[in-house]
Amino acid sequence: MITRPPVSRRIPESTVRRLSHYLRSLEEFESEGGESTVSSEELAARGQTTAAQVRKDLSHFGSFGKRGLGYQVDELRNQLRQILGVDRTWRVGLIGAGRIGSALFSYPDFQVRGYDCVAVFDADPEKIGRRWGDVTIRDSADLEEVLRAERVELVILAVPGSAAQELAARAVDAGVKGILNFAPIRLRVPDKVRVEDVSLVMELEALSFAITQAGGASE
Amino acid sequence: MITRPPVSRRIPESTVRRLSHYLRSLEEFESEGGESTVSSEELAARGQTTAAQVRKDLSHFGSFGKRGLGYQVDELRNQLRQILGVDRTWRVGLIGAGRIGSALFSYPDFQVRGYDCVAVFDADPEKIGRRWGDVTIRDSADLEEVLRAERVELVILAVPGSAAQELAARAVDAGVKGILNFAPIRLRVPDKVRVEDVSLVMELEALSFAITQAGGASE
DNA sequence: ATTTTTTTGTGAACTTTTTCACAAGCCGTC
DNA sequence: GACGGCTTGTGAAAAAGTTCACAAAAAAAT
Repeated sequence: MITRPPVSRRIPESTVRRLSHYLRSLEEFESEGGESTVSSEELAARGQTTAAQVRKDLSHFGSFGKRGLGYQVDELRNQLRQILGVDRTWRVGLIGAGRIGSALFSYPDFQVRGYDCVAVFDADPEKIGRRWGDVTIRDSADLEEVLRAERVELVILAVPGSAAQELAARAVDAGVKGILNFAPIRLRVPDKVRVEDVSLVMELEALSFAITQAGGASE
Repeated sequence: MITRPPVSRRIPESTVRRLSHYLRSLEEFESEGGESTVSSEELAARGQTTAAQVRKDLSHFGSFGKRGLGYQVDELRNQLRQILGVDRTWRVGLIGAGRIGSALFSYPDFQVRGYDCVAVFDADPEKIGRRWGDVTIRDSADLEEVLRAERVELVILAVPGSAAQELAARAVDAGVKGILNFAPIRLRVPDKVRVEDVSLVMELEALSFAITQAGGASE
């Protein structure tokens, strides 16, 4: 039997990232058409973690397995979708129709995974009015109005750092609940709004640190 | 006086990410032309952390401040560059000249921060031979040869998941030490090679989780 | 029907990371 | 050159996160 989430304590960030991984692994598992059941051991092997960790992570939200058997693949997949909030479609706005914006817009996994880009914005008069697939690029000046009209919940911010803070604040005014930020600055937003930063530079620096360090330590 | 790194223990991943932040903050600080000195308190305020954390992070590598005064901005900036391994130029290869690859290639911070893209690869005959600025797109078939000839140390992998593992393995064969991976799979590489994953889907799921959870908890 | 085998869920032990708190050090002033 | 106001560097304490280890449960075997 599946038990309901016990009580929602604070969940570690790292747990959430692993849950994403487990979901991905389960989907792979399904598409490979293997067993209909999977053990924490097998899930751990795919996810660069341990069986105990898998079980502990899941135990935060309830009890989804059968002792002696493991987890029903499709069932756990559904549970994880629900937990991660991807058992529905999210209405997404893309702010910035430059290089990064355009790359994201056409990112295949994007649509597939329940993120529906219903509005695109840019400040460049050259771009405003152009169509990208089903959506027309709108003027950033109309941001609040359009975000509200389209009932956008999540925005992807793909603009230069100099414009990011102002646009973020305006998106928040328009009722947006989450921001995926590609601008290389720390956004200041109210606590109720969630920001995730994607920082290319930071990732590269983590790489060069690790490499430099490794070289320095061994020699 | 600046003391040297005491001994290199294992440094937490989270510390490294914060060091990147501090470096960014110091650079901002400089370009704003404020005081030539900064306290852990001020640095913390910009970085969403605490003064104690800043000091502890830095203390892993030595002792860079003056009691009663704080840190010399330009000096700490240099130290951080050295620690993060960005006090030099890295020769980078870009594998995949699609949407994401092209967006990354023209990402402004990229060049500026000492990452020099010296080779671009794609498997599409349409693209091979085209020029992007100074570099010519090469055939992925020649990956090892070109990576070696160009003495590439870091690659950015911006190809579909299906091709990623094979290309990663070949890059490793060619002596690459770090991989920034945009493909939505977990790469298997030898321990000596460092991989950083950038997963758009995972970031989006972290967002929808946080939002969903927040709503569910309060009501 | 009992025993064996398997694998979960979870408190307790352990490890890692963060925060606290304060002595030590630096600068300017009297 | 001692005093006072600041701010670092750092052990020690606290908190957070991971791993261990085992009882509980479910299926398979005898």
